[in-house]
Amino acid sequence: MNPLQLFKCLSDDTRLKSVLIINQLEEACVCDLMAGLELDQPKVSRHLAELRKCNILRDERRGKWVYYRLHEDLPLWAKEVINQTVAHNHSYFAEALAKLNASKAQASSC
Amino acid sequence: MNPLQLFKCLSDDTRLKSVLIINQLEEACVCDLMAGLELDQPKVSRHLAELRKCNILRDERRGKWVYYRLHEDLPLWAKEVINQTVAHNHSYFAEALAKLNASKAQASSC
DNA sequence: ATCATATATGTGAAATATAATATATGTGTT
DNA sequence: AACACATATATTATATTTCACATATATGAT
Repeated sequence: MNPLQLFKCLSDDTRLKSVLIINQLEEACVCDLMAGLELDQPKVSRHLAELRKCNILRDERRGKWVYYRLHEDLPLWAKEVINQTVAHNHSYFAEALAKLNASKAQASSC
Repeated sequence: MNPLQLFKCLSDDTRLKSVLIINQLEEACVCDLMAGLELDQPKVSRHLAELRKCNILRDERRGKWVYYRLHEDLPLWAKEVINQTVAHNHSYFAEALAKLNASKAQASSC
């Protein structure tokens, strides 16, 4: 994992918020992120695919849903970068997180 | 300093190497970076200007030369991100650093 | 087998970033 | 003032990303 590659992946609003939210929640599925970020499915999916290709996220299908979490092989320094960012920039993704949680609270979610 | 802004700034090879080298050396002037990165002056200058606009670097003119260092108002989490990256990715910028030092060792440098 | 739902990907258009070159500014020296 | 050098910026061309839309695949239910 080359640092330039990591920063390129994190230099897009959708991807950065996805990574921060996933780091905070341990895992999230595509429909969670669609609700949180208020984006259509192909857009979320495309960005997640990029993060997957770079080995920042890994995916796991459980039935109909695909869950994403941080890749376990992510170097420690990269995890530290993400953790520092989450810890001190809650306001950046708080709204998306709230929308995601509100959606999950509803019976019709996903 | 919004995290997206930081990562966008660090998502370019020239800018990332410049920041890592400057963080490592405390400060560097434009001609140092030209030598280290083997790029022409306008290119280095333009990228440094971008880092300056985002308040990642600050510049200080001393005579003919302009020296860049990390901006003192850079939030702690951002400094941590940069420090972690420097500490665990030496190989990413080692060659550039070596060229910079080789150039400084010569009488004709800058 | 068919269908509905969740997710992924291909493609061309639009937006954005980067590059190359020329030109401008600022500083010290003569 | 004129000059040389260090640095900055403007302009136009070019490459990269991102987007929107259509379509494809995977899964579970009927």
